Amino acid sequence: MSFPRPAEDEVDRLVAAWRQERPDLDVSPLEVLSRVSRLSRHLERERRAAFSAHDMESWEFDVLTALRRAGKPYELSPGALLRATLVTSGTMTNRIDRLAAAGLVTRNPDPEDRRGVLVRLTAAGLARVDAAFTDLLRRERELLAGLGQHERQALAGLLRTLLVPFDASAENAGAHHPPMGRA
Amino acid sequence: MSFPRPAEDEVDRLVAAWRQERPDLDVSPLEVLSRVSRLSRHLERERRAAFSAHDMESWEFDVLTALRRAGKPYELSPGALLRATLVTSGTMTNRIDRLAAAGLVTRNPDPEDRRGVLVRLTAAGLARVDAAFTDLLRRERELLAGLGQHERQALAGLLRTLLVPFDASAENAGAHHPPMGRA
DNA sequence: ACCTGATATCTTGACGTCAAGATATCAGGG
DNA sequence: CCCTGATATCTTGACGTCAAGATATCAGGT
Repeated sequence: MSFPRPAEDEVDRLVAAWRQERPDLDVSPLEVLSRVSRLSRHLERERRAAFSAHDMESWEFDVLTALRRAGKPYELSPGALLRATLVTSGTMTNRIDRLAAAGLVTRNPDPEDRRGVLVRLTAAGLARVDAAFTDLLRRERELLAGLGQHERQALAGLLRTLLVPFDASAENAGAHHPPMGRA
Repeated sequence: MSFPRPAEDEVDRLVAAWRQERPDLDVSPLEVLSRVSRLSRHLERERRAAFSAHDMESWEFDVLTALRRAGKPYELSPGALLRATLVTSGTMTNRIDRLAAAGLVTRNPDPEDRRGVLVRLTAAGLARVDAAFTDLLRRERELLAGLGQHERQALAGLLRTLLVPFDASAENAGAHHPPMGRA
């Protein structure tokens, strides 16, 4: 009866259950969006596993990479960091405190705005984040091994189409409902 | 110089920054995986917005839909619920407590296993979850409006390819490191 | 009857996040 | 100069989650 067959995932089962219970509803959006949510959870676990080898937590990585990406002198304001990591100001203060205590960043007064602070990556922080990032990329490459080059580009393009409306409206967003940013 | 141009998202900018700072690394995995993570965050916000109209929290919805999907008599064990929602047992106990206090579920002894409990949706819980689910689907449909039928299926298929390895290995997973489940 | 290991749920304590508000500074107008 | 509203960061208290362990029950073997 059944040959190799295209493998099922949990979402196939979940959608089938809904079609049984609510045949009146069109649950097809779940085919895409439920998969995005679930895949994201799996990715978060992979991240944690990759970072534990470097004694690093996910939240530390998120902050340190934002600074690393900024380029020399690897310095950003707390406001820029919270916008880049999608957390609130209270959370970011707490994170900076702990990263500073660990010697991975320093907190310096902004010479041009006395309200402001600039958070700068230390040499130790730079080394840590570069090692972790390299490792993360290696693992992520394996997760994508099931797709060919062409498929990966198609997938990236389709996801971009869904993201553009969000990122466009965040373009002009204020400080407190944080706009966006991730790995 | 520039015509319509294919719109950029934040990930395009993020990847460009990495290529500037670390031209030695292949950061292309981020084109797919960073988009998955970011999109998932946006979806979580949409969920919250959809549910607030029904005085419901995301975590409540996750539990109630698992029961709803199970079909009559809308009854599952706490263990099944934690596997379906990807949280730990302590979290699930807490959630069931609050849902029971709100009158949306009842907790009954399992007649076939005295260690066990069965959580059952009340009539009020059923009505609430059906209303919220209908509303969520409507909103999710809008999020996918940018894609044609054919593109949506392609996207769903590509995501399934990435998910299958995870869901397959979770097939035989134990109880405490929770396996999987979402919306 | 009594072990033994597995299973099912609940309890506890610590932790990270958020929302709201407090404090200090800035820039521009009168 | 001193308002006023905006901006930047920090503080506080409440809340949800997790990890680890406690308790009770089950199924199989002896």
